[in-house]
Amino acid sequence: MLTKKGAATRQRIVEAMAAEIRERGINAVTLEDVGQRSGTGKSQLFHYFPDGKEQLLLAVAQWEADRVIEDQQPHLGQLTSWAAWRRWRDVVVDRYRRQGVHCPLGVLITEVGRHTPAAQAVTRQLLAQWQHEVQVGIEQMQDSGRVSRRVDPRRTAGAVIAAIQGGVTILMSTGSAEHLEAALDLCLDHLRDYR
Amino acid sequence: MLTKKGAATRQRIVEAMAAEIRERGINAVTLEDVGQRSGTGKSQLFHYFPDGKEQLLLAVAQWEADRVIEDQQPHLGQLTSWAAWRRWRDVVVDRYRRQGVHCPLGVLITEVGRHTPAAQAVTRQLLAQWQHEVQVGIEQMQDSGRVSRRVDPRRTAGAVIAAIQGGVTILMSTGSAEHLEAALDLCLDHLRDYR
DNA sequence: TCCGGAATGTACTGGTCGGTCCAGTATGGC
DNA sequence: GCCATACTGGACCGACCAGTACATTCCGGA
Repeated sequence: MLTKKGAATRQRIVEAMAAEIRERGINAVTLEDVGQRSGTGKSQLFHYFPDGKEQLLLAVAQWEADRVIEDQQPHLGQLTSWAAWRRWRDVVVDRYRRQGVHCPLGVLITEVGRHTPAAQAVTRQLLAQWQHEVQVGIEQMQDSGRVSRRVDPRRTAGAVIAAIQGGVTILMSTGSAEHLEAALDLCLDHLRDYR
Repeated sequence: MLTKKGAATRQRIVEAMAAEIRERGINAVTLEDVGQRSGTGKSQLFHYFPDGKEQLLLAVAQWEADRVIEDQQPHLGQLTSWAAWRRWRDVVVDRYRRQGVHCPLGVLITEVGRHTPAAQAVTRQLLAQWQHEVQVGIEQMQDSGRVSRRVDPRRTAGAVIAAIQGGVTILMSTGSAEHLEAALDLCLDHLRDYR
């Protein structure tokens, strides 16, 4: 029902759409563009995504969401020392700075994610998982006595995610990662110093 | 060249477009919708905005940007005591919570603002002004000895703006203001406690 | 080798929407 | 009151694009 070749083509279509959206915005992308970029045509596209653009968009959202988490590993999963937090922070800032305006996370949240309820669910799931990983990191730091017990891990993890999200959104508007760095550093300072 | 009646019609068009965008997203809005809602037609629209949709969009961006700052006044302009910061915080959270998904700021930044370079300039200007107002507030608190001199006012103001921005973006994805509150409160805690 | 389903190419369509045209009406200054 | 100019209505056009139809080619298993 789906040969190896077919699966590869399908994947090429998803990645082509994702790249087009990142580079030119979701509104500007047409199915013809996607066909051209992926070396296919509309007939393949509708062959693999019978419900058309919307279904493809959902696949793109899922693909981008997976990448957001992936890109931060293995650091995000081992936030057990200040050095690890620092490394994670650097990876996040560096990656988003380099990606600049063409940032999967930003595009996902601000463009793809709000398109349909199904895509919204993908972003919600991404945010939840991300926040959870950070929360676990904070709890580990509390267990080893490096972060005050007065910090609410869940709420603070939420604040960290919001800070990154805001920094990235501003990065996409202005091209500068200053806000992202400032916001993330403020969160880490707070974790370190709050008593 | 523009009578009172004409100016009123023009303004009606801008507000109709803004409302439509807030409610249905920028992609879904057609010029016919705007005409219908404003009680006009396309001919008026092109009469007042000869360059069409793009020009209108820019006017909408400017109008929404002005409202973002306006909505926070007079609190934003007088951040001279912790009580004042608290009031400002409450106004921001309450307003955005009520507006939920239909938030001028969110729509401006994530949809309108990235459409064209001109609209980008509007959002940049908004962010700069906003950050500046917060920065002045921090400096005033430093002058009265309520905030540590070790805090960098400009950078911290940037972090605050990013925190709000991220909270709002997440609010638009999930419908919950939790992240906004957590992020903003973390910033204020940090201002209050950092030594 | 043959066959059936999967994979692909091409031409077409139907609807939508930004933008235009032009004719008619209000209005404010003199 | 008159006239220039601002304002308004509505029909129309042309481009663009998601989605369809159908014919053709590829390919793996029996």
